[in-house]
Amino acid sequence: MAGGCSIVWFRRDLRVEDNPALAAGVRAGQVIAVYIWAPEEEGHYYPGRVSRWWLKQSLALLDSSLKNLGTCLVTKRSTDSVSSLLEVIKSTGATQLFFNHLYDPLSLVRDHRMKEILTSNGIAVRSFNADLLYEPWEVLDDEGRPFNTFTGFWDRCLSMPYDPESPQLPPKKIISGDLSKCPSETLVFEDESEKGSNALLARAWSPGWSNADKALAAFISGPLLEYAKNRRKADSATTSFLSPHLHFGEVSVRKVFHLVRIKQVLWANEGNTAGEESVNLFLKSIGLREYSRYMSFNHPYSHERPLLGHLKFFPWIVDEGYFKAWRQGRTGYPLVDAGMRELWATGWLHDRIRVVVSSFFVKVLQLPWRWGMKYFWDTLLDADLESDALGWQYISGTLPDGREFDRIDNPQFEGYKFDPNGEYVRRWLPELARLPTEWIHHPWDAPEYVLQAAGIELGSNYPLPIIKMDAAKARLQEALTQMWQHEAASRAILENGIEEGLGDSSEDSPIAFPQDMEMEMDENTLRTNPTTTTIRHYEDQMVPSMTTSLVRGGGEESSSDLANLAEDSRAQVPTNRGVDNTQTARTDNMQPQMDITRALRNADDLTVESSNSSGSSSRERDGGVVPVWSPSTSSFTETFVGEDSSYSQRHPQSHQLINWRRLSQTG
DNA sequence: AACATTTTAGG
DNA sequence: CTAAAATGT
Repeated sequence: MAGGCSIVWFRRDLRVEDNPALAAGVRAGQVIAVYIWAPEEEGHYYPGRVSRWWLKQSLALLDSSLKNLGTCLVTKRSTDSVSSLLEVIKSTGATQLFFNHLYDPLSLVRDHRMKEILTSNGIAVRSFNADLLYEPWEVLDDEGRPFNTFTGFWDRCLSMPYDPESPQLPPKKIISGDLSKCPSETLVFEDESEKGSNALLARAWSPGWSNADKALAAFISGPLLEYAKNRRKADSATTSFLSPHLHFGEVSVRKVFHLVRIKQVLWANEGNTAGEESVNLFLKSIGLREYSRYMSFNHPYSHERPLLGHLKFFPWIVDEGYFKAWRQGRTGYPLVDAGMRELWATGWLHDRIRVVVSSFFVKVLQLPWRWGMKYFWDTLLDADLESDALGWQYISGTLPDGREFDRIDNPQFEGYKFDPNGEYVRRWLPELARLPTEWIHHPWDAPEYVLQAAGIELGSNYPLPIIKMDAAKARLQEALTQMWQHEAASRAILENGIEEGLGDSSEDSPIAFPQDMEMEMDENTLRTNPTTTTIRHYEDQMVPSMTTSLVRGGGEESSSDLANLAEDSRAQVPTNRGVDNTQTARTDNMQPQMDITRALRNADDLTVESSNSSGSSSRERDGGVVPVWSPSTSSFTETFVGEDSSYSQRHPQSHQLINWRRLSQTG
């Protein structure tokens, strides 16, 4: 099918090497490379400042490498990628479009729609896997169902009957299509107020595919060997630093996999077991990235709803003061505060410290996890919706194989584990720099004379603990008790068919958002005890908007606006509800809930956007739209069967993935 | 050296 | 919680 020219639509695959869509375009003849900047499509998840900075650099580098090959990158500013693509097609006379798959819920729906529209316009559309070792629908258990635990998934990935595709070389030359009627538009990725902070980033980071290659090579020949040993230190120096490169697809994960695997074979032959083990651990973290896409594909709501339903009944503490103290690194727990200061200053955090600060956020402060996830999204250089959603769900105990729900980590002990000499804390909390190591992770226990000698006045230049750990533990127990009670009550109500749902209060009273979400590190008066009266909310929390002006004109947002927005985005996204009939046989040995579930699904169906079911080629999974580029064969289960989770043993009835379309919706 | 006890890691 | 590893007797 040679002839007309092809569009290659770049998204998060900003590389020329091992880029199947680009390769296909080159094979087909003339190529027009396009990047469309349409951040409004991302809804809540407008990229943060550092992420946009990275994208800008990366696009510039991609453009220059495309120029070396014979074309350039056409950039378009848009609010609707699909219509922009149509315009590009129209102005260039292209007849084909090639792109690489994405797996976040918004992309799944948009790309599916795009494929339908373009196909109906006579454009040949082909898409490829460029982001994963295996497509999500390739990795299934012996019964042909998707895995619900990471180990199951990853073991299967590593023992697939066929290897991941080998990385392809970049094209030698690209024949450019006619760009005379398709001018680039200037993309603005930063505003004036952001330029100063962004200038600092360039000192530490080098975006772009060629730099990604260098980072990969440097990691493999350097820190990889000691990865196992160093992985528990707070210090980031021994990590691969590949995550932002991988997020934007500047380096192919298949290339990473192959090169690392080669190194492993080498070490194995030398009898270097430490190196072998290091590779296994590093590959595991690559595997988690794969798994995040896998989960996002199979559970398209996982970035906004807990995968285990009982979390719906967790009484989150909605407290601006807590949230602000956490963001500013003023919780009074040195390891947490150091991490939050580093995040703010650099956009980077070691994986271990991410676990510490997010665990503190959920378990100690009991703030709604999606707020924390949103803050990560706004501040992390490697912000990645799928990975971050998986991470926060893991921390929050909402995955079958996540951390136990009642586990609460003590930052003091973790401090001595990950930062035994206090170097990390001293680097990011200069006010504690003179405190001896003995007290560095629990200054509140230090004798007065020690504090004086170190120039510390607790509650003045460094906060007292925002809440004591024993109080936090008691409060968490209490919250969990309440959660199970509400969960049981709700279930009882459902079984009795009574329509006075407890869990439904969210419908009427959404969480009010803090008005002031500024993230500045100001010297506000310290709130060591932000709340005396604890406000709890029984609902699935919503996300506060912190990207004020950029998303929606900077106006104030009433909670109802946000509720509407949430509803809107919900309507666009595949819904995760209902079991299809093929599941009946498998699930009927669980609890006798089938009729109820089915009734709920039917009620849901009434509320589904009709556009979802209009397309003749759309296929249903979970009742949601499946991209046409995936086989529809996967019969999907909505029930987690985590026998390996202690919680599921204690609360087997709570193991259903909840039907999030309002349990007691009056239909 | 064999076994009991404690600590740690765990996706 | 459980399994494995580290430590102690």
